[in-house]
Amino acid sequence: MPRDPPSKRVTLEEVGRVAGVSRATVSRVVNGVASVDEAIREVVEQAIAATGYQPNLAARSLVTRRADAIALVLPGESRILGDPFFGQVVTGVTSVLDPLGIHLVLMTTKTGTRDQVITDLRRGRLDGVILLHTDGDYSLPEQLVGSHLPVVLSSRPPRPLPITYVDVNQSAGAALAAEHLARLGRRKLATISGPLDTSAGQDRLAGFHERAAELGHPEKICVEGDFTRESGMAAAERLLGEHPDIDGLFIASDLMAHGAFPVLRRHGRRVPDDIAVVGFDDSSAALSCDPPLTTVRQPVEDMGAEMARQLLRQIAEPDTPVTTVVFEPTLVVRRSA
Amino acid sequence: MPRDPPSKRVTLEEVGRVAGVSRATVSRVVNGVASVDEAIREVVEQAIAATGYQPNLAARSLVTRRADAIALVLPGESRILGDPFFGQVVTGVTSVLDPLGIHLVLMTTKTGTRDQVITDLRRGRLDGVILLHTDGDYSLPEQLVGSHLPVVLSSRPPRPLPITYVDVNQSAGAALAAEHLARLGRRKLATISGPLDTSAGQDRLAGFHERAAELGHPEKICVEGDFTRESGMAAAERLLGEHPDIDGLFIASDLMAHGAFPVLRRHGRRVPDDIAVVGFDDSSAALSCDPPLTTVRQPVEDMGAEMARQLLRQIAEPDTPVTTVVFEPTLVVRRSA
DNA sequence: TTGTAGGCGTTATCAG
DNA sequence: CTGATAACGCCTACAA
Repeated sequence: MPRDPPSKRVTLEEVGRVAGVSRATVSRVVNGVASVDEAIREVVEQAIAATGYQPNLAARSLVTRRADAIALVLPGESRILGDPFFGQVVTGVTSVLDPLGIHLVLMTTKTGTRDQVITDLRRGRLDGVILLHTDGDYSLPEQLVGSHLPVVLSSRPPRPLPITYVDVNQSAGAALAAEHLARLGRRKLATISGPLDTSAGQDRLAGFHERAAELGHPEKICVEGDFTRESGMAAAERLLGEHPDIDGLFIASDLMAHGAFPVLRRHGRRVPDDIAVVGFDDSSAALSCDPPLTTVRQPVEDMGAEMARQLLRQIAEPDTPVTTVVFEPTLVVRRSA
Repeated sequence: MPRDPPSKRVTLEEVGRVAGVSRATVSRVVNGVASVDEAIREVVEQAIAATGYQPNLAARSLVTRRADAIALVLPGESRILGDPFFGQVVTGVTSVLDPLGIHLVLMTTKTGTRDQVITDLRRGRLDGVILLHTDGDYSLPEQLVGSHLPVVLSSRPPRPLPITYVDVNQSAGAALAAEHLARLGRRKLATISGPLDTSAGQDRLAGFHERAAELGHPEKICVEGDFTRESGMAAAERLLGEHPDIDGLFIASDLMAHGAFPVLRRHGRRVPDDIAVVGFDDSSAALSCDPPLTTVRQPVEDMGAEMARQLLRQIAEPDTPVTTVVFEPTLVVRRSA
């Protein structure tokens, strides 16, 4: 077991004493300021090593006015924590935050915590926030932009709002699904949509129906889900009951597809023979479907990284104009369609 | 949209000026110190409201030597983010942290980030850490205890270590599974274990075999998984190949069971008729199994809350003795066994 | 290039 | 019970 290191509570002052220089010079070395004599830098670095000096980040934060921490805010009681989507976002976000030593703070907005986000921002404990999957309630993002606080959304807000967001071209992705099913010669198409109070839910539905209509499938058959596995099961059940003859199905999230598959099987439908299925996300759930799910891929990690970058930019330059970044989805063909 | 609030950058000094008192008194009011004249408190509170004062937490942190932030550390590249287990832990942890205004920082220990945890602790940016599911490598916890830094583990370390941890009685839980399968009159029992380099994996395996043997099932049939859904699929495949006649199966995590079910079905086994299955965790995955999974429940949210409490105690009283808290599991009977 | 010194906003110790 | 005043540890002009 490693020994207790000697680190008591070393300050710049003490390191300076050891190195025979002022604390200002030590500070410059610590922060990598160029204008430091090479020989002196050498000596100071040795003193730093010898003393086990660690800068006190609170003190630094007090003068730099930076917390070097941002929050990832999840809506409500957040079942999203169990969604593979979440993990990918985190991976993407941390890939840009980690090298900069910026903390990622996890927060949820269950009642009584929503204001906490703004409070922490004002108290200088948080430099900015990434809002994930905000459902119906947009009061928080509105308040944030109203106060000129750095914020990035993970998808387009349902109603226009002067706010920076990163999204995938949802309708284009859904169109890919429609095209694929049509190309396969399927006759009767249907969809299990996401929650229609979210832009992702709306756009995937609209994009699918629109392109399907253009390709000669004007009929709009749809059951609404909420992106969870459970809702996928329920929706599939209902869909087969009401429209037993569908042979092409677009399910607006892999997780819902994962829930739907066993239901299809129980109803005697073989995938893809009797019914071709296309999902959305290309999350890990797609691979654990049986058969593996053909799905619309959104580059979630890249999107997460981009959200982080956009946020850091806003923090660095508060008057940066509102930006929207839209990634293009691709179709990943596997065995389900 | 809410207006820009007047908050410029109000300090204790300015609030004091408005209220006609010193900043010291304002500070006392802010921190709820009892010895403040009621009338004065009143005036000060009005001044606080009028000015929109928000305490600067960096300044406070500088003098209190508290970051009011702890980290939740995940091992490696962490597929665990997609595990329902993780979400429950977070819910439990935040339930005690949120009311105290303590931040939960998410960190992973991919190479190059492991030292970051200790560095942040030493730099006063983190008050303590909760280590989740540390796999094989225990160098971090060892270093942490070696440096007397506040830390709590989410399960018993494989090798003894003077460290506080919270766990469920793993072997007792596995024993519950064995008893249930035996009571059902199953003749040939088997198990899909967790990774055997973790104490959870080891204990569930040992607990199962031990109790099974006591109940007249001395045969030890086991395939090792790693708690992921994918590994559950692979393990089930192998198990059926090598031992086609098993009729009672204990799977050491719900997620693996969820992966195994489709495999069992594909091999023509009906659950529970041909083969009874018991899982472990009682996570959301148990309910999305078909049929719903009989499983060993561990109170993960409670455990998460307890980890947070233990950590806070260590932070408040650094010389608090090492503690271990063990929760008792229960069997949740559904339809799979 | 280096050192001096002021200030960041709080908390905490003492007198009063 | 209240008010000065001294830290807390760092960054950053400014001067040398």
